[in-house]
Amino acid sequence: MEQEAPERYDHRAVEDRWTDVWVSGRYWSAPDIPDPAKKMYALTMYPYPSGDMHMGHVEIFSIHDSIARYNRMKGREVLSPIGFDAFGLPAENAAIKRGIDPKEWTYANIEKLYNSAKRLGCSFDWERVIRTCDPEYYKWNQWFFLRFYERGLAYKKEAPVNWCPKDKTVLANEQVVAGKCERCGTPVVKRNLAQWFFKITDYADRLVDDLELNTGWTEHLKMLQRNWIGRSFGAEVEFVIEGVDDPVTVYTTRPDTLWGATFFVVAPEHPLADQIVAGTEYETQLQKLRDEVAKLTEIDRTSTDRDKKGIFLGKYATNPVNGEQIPVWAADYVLMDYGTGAIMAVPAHDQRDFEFARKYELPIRVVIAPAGADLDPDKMTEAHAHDGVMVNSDGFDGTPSTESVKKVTEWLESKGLGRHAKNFRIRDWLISRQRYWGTPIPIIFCDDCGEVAVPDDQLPVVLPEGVDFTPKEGLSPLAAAEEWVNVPCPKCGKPARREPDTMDTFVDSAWYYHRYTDPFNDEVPFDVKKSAAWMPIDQYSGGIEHAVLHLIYARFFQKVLVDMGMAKDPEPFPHLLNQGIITMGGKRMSKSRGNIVEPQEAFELYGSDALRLFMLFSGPPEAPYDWPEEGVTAIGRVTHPWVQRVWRLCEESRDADGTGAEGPAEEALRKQIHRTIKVVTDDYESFSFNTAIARLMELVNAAYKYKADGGSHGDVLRDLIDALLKLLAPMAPYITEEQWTRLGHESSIHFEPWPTYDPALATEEKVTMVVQVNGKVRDTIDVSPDISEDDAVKLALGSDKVKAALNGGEPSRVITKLPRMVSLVA
RNA sequence: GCCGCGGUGGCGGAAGGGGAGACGCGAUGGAUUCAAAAUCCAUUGUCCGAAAGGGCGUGUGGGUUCAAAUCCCACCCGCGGCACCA
Repeated sequence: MEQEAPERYDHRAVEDRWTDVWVSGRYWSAPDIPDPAKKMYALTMYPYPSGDMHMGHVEIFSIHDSIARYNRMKGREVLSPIGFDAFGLPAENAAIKRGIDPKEWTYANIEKLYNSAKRLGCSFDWERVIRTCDPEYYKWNQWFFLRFYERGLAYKKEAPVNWCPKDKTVLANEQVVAGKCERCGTPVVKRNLAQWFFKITDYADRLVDDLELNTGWTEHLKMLQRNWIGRSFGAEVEFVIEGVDDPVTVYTTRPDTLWGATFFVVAPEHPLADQIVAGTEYETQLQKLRDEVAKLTEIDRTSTDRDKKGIFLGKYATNPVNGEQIPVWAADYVLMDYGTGAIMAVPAHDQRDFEFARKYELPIRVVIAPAGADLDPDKMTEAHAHDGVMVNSDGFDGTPSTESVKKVTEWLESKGLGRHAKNFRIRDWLISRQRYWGTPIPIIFCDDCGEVAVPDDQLPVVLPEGVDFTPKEGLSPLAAAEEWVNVPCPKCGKPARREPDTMDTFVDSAWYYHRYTDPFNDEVPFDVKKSAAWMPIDQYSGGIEHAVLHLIYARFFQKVLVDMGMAKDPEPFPHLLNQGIITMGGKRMSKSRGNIVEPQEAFELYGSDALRLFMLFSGPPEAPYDWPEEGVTAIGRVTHPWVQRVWRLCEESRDADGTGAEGPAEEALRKQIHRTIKVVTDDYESFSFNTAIARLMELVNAAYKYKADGGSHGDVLRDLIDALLKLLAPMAPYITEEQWTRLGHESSIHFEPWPTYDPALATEEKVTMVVQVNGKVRDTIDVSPDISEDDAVKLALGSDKVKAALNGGEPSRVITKLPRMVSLVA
């Protein structure tokens, strides 16, 4: 009788069926309070809804969802939520371009992303979805802002801030990359504006120190954050300047070079400079320097190649260690916002000071002599910033640089001239944005009462609709919404005006992971009990591009929450997986470049499982992946045929006869099943999805080979399929669920216990022993895994090939590593 | 300049002191087909050889070791972070 061709895998029908069953059956809903021994909070960074799903989402969702599903099968109670980072500039820009409301655009995109995530088979808890642009969510941004304000962690200050001329808003330092706007690439300029800041600098020490607690972070990421925070240790030293009442403090990492300070420099914008030149001939020169500096972009201002420019301010400072009078200058290479904005200049031992001194013919004095050499200041071509011995430094002469900093600082402290100090590169987090689509800052300005916090019971301050939201020069669009802006003062009732700026969207994402544990609470941001039950996040995943953005802000927020008694864990996500970026032709995928692969196309042509497997099989999760130029059809060559192969294997083997005695072929296959369970489980534990898939391919190949060789034992084949489907289920949820039910099971495979293996069956019966002579492989011999040393050596020496390699002689040395290897030295 | 990561077939990648190249793509050959697609089977680092077999091979040069892609040193190349940060 002719056998009927097996039914082909109709991915669309299977996906529709199971998505509906899973979602309507609330399969992935997590409990409010999990069993502490079993809880697993698996989180992936919520997406920004800038359109439909792109391959970056597919990649990270595939990784994240495989982890979540694997843990469910391991018996854990898994919280795997999803939400939308829905506020932000792109929505506004797109809305302006299309002449529609940002809200409309955002909600439409959320709908698309939401449906695509379901289609991809993501096992998100669909009952906890949050959208940050909902007043029910951003109310709590405002609530946190007010708590920060009460604690002195939110303040408004006029300062030179980064301004993007294209996006017409200020930016946080973290959003300026190489002097350019992170979003649009426009060079930023400094502007003096009154802005709201969060005092992240108060937490800088903890942000560095607690990195150690993040045992599941890569060194690379920790390094990025350390560099960004930029902690340095040194000393503060007081200088007295003529005509200035209070002593002026400078910060230096090299107090041991104090005796070599031959001039003093302040930043051009420094108020001290005004004080020094007030009423003198230098006043106009200072103004000229300032104007020149103000014209520069940040790129130019901080460029090391640029010629340094400065002016003498006509006054002298006293070097506290030797009473020497040194001229005070203003120069553009000293930055207003690092340290104290004023430095002692030691041209012999600092390259920048050296260049400046050469240009303006200022004296250079060597106070650190390199070992066994004398530096001649007149002949030096660059500063000597390295090791040596102190010279020309009064009582400290001869002190080696290994201990000089410590000794001098202690001496300064004892004399009351200075003290130990540390400094940070990180600046306070600028959270004001002059844009419409964000959380309104809950502050009201009253002529009489000044800055007044919006009372909690008046939250949320709802973003007004139907206003003209096009950006204005340095002014939030909300400032023009008269009806919204003009409110009575909460304190005195007189007419007052709302703060028209909105918050940086990174405020939303700094605490969203707590909201997931209690997403619809309208009394508090989240129930501390629920949050404590789920936190910390057991496995977080997302892009490395947030290394010094979201990942720093969220850590800061978490620490404030700890201080407020709302959280217990110093670090919110001690285990973090950063996926590699996907490119094509080495370039980021983008519509304008035309190097894009649309997930929708992959869904249609090959289905979710093939797409997920393609992403997971491409390489390790952290590795970047350059998608083949051919585009979506790559899936049609790689994982789609394999999914079909799995399908056919199941269809053809399900009803196989044969339950009798098992021969060597069946035994070998059983052993491979158990070995596969073992290694694939290890692969899941280490997120090595690519090798897990490779092992499963081997298992499938072995099954086909077994059948091609005439094997047909039903029991073995069904055991193989059983293991294969379970091991594959987290990565390919649809085909495995479908085949699982076709095997006659009524419950979902996704809650089946993870398969276990028999250690006796997982070890091989025969091991190939390698025999080396002088480090070269000369023969391989099949032996039993528990072979004795004597037998192994006897077998090795008995080999003709080994005899030939030894030239008939005896080995002088024998090393064994049984049962894998015998190594002989002639 | 400081800090970090990496360099393995034609390609994506395995292995992370013990048989280099698992798995897959591509390529070649075969089966099936009127033919093709799809599918199944086989071969596939490189050089010499008909084969058996052997030489050489993980960026370069050294070193440690019975044994190095793996550990150490130096260098070359690529990528990333910070950078007039005192």
